[in-house]
Amino acid sequence: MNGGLDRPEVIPEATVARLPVYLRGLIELTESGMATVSSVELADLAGVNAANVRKDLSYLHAHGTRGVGYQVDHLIGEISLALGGGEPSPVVIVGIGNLGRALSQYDGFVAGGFPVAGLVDADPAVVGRYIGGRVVRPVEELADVVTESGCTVGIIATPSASAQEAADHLVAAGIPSILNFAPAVVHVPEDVDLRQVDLATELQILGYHQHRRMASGANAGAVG
Amino acid sequence: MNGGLDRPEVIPEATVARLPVYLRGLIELTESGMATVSSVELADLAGVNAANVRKDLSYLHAHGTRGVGYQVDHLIGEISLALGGGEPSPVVIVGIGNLGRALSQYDGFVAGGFPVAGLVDADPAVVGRYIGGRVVRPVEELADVVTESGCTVGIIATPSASAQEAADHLVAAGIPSILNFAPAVVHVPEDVDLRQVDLATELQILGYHQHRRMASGANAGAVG
DNA sequence: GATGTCATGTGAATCGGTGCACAAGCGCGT
DNA sequence: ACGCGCTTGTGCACCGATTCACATGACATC
Repeated sequence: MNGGLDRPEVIPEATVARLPVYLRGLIELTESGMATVSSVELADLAGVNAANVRKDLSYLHAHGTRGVGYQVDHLIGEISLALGGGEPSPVVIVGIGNLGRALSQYDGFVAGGFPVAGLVDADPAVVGRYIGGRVVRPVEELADVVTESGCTVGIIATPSASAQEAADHLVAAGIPSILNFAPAVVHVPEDVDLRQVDLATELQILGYHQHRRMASGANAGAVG
Repeated sequence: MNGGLDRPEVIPEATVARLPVYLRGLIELTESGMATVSSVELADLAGVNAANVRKDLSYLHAHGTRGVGYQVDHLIGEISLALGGGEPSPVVIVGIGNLGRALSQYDGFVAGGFPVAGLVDADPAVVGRYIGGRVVRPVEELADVVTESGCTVGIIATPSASAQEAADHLVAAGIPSILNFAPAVVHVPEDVDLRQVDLATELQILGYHQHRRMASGANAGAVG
C-alpha cells in the first residue's frame, strides 16, 4: 500500500492550523529576498516554539538541511500543496448584510486563493443589488451558483436565526466546506467540514480574562 | 487563604471558550420559557458532549439538582458573571476599512455587552467621516478615546502591514485586551491578552481538509 | 582533510482536554 | 413511606499536543 508515497497520511489538526501562518511568514521572507530560514526564525515569525515548527514541518515533504535551515521557496511549495493543492477554491457567501458585504470585498480572500464566486441572500430586497461588481442572487438559486462557478466553500454571514437554514441550503447544494460567521451552533452531516468564527465569543473570552485579571489582581496580584 | 470563596481560582481555557456558547443557548431557552435544563439538552444545544457540559459547569458556582437539571436563570447569571462580571466592556475599533465598517455596525457586539465606543484610523481621508453615527478619529487621539469612553478592548481591523503598529498604539493607550482581525502575527507584552481571528487561515484549514478528502477518496475511499 | 559550529529531526516526558462509566442524590408516583 | 427513574458530579483512562533535550549530520574555515 501507499504506492511509494512517502508523504505522511495525515497531518495533526494543530499543525494544519499553523501552516497558513507559516506560509504568510515565508512569503514575507521571499519578498525580503531570504533564501533559507531556520526553525527559530520561522518560530519567531509565527509566534510559536521552534521545536514545534520543526515537528510541524516534519509532517510535510519539507526536509531542511542541518546547519543551514529550510529552503524558503521549497517550503512555500510544500505548504501550499498541503493546503489545497494550489488550486483556488471559489467561495459563495450566503447572507449579504453588513458582514457579508464586507467579506465580499475582503481582498485577503482572493489573495489566499479563495475568490468570491457568488453572493446569495434570502431577502428579496437585497437580491439583484450589485456588491463589488457581483450581483446578489436569490438563495433558491444557490445550487445553480455552485454548479456554474464550481464553488467548494460556503460562507454563512446571515443572522443567527437563519444560520441553520443557510447551512442546510449549502449542504443540499453539495458544498463540502462551510465557514460560519453567525453566532449560532449549526448542525451538518459529518462528511461536511464546518468551522465557526464567532466574534462575540472571542470578545467574551477576552472579557473573562480581563475580569479575572482585575479580580485576582485586587486580591493577590498574580496573573496567569 | 481563599477568604472563604468557594469559586474555583481558575477555569480551563477550553471551558471558557465554551461558556459563551452555553450562554447563547440558555438565553434562547429563557425566551422559550424553559426554567430548567439538563446537561444533555444543553450539550445538544452547544454541540458538545454532555459530560463535558457538566464538568464545565462544575467550575462555576452553578450547581444543578440531581434528577432535575440546572436552573436556567441561575446558570445565565453565573456564566455572565464569570465572563466579565456583567459589566459592559466598550470596544474601540482601529482601522475603518471594509471590515472595520462592518464591525462597527455589527449588532452582535452591543447585544453581547461590547458596545462600540470609538473608531480610529490612520488615514486622513477616513478620519472625520461618520460611520453609523460615530465619527472616525485620528489614531493619534486613541489614548484620548480610550480615556473618555473607558474602553478596555481594542479591535484591530487594519491591513496586515499596519497591524503591529495598531497593536502598539493600543498597548500604549493601556488597552489590556486585543482582538486582531488582520492576517498577521502581532507581538504584545505578556500582560496583554491577544486573540486572533483570521478569516484567510480558517479558509485554508477548510481547504486542507477538502484537498485531503479528495485525495484519499480517490485512492482509498476512506475519510477521517 | 580535520574540526568546530550550527541547525535539523526525534525520543520521551508532560500537560491539558475529552469522554466513559458509575456512584450519589433528588423528586415523583404509588 | 417506599422505591424507581432520572440527572448530577467525578474518578479514571485515553488521546493529542507541546516542549525539552540530545543525538545526528552538514557546512565552512583553517
